[in-house]
Amino acid sequence: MKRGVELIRELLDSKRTAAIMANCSVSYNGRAKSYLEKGDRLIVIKADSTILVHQPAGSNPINYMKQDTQFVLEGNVLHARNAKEFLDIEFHEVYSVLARDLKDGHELEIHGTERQMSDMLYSNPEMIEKGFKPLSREEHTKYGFIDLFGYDSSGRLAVVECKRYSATLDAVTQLRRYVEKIASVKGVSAVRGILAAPNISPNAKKMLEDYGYSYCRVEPPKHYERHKKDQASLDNF
Amino acid sequence: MKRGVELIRELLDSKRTAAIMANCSVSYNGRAKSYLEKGDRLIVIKADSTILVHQPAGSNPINYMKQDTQFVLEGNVLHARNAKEFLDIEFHEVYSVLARDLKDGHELEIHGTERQMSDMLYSNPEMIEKGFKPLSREEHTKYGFIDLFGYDSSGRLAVVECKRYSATLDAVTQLRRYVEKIASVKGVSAVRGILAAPNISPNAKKMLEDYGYSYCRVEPPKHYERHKKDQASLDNF
DNA sequence: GGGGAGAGATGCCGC
DNA sequence: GCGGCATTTCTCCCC
Repeated sequence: MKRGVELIRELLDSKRTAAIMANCSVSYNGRAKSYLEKGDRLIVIKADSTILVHQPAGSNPINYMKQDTQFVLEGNVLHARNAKEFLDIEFHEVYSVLARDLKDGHELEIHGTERQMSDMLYSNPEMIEKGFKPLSREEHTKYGFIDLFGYDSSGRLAVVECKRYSATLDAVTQLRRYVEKIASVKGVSAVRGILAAPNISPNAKKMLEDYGYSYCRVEPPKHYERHKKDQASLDNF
Repeated sequence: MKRGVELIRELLDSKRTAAIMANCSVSYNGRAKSYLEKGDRLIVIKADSTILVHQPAGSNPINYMKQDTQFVLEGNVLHARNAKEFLDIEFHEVYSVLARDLKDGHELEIHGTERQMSDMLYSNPEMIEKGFKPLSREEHTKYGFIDLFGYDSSGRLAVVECKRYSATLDAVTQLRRYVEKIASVKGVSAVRGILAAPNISPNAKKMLEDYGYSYCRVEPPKHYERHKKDQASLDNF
């Protein structure tokens, strides 16, 4: 036990990424307050002083503190603190400690986001409706910011809200806010609302129709080229 | 290298929680699509087949798959798949592998949630307004569900929406939906809207006033007894 | 299983 | 710094 805690003390001073398996109890006080009874967990401490407590099941850490955390090891207890939060881990048994200086200079490339979806619609307005003429993207207003807006084939102003997954009630109220804002700012009463998403919930559909808005089925874009290349290289194995 | 990949093969068959430090590249295809170039990472594989890829900085995993994932190790590449998603990790060098059967039977106790906030207001309605009479909590409607509703001191129906942190534009539109729904269902035109939160953004405040709704400053409840007890026991060190 | 909404949400970008 | 909003959001609750 003494040895295990000493290993933790050593890694806290080094700028390394560490994985600790230990039996511990955890208490947190900050934005909320929580307590976790004694059990086996995996604790990750990163070079940027991020700390994560993982149980043996589940994808999310059960407790955590983000970067800019100060650590103090007092007896068997590791105190992690930042400006407004406190996390205390009491170690009952330390099973193993793994630490290494990890080097990583790359960021994730990601495709299929809502932003890319509005880009796609801006470049391919016929996906919304035949004759649709986009005016602008990412328009900022006091009541929120608008994904896409423009004129439909009959020359009516239209606000388009994109969702990369199923559209919910919130998406409809969001759209409504934008439509009303545009109507008020432009002094036009008949502004159209269009919700573009691969799917829409029944209640959201009903609410959309109640307001006289339209639904437009659109899949978010994905770029498969990279994956194809990967697959080719993987085939070599 | 061969040895490192073999260690990974062994742990995949065991029901253990593992931490792997390795140089690898990662590609994902599923709800979105992503690629991560070669670099050092910490990979966590849990007994429930959750897999997480962590970079040496940042609190969130850069890639992940949740439980019910199937693993196939093919040469240097670990393929993780579930019904709709694919995650491939190509190992360039495996630095270390740590695996253990972790036992944990406890769940997190948490305090200070929005639910506990509406409980508090239901039990202490004077925190909303003098003479407020709560009628029900967590009322389900087609347009969403209402935190709390009741009568104010003058007998007018009122919908209360709670937020544990700062109230945003979304909170106001949510409240508006509920007020309009209650007004329509009960056939009453003058339903009040009350937003209860420790804070409110200026734009949300303005929108709230535009609709004639009220803001009520309330702090979410926290229970400090447990922490005090912990502190007492920690003082023994 | 899907819909609706909270979360210690987190993270990003813009003002 | 706050505000507004997307997220491979995740999670829970309830139909």
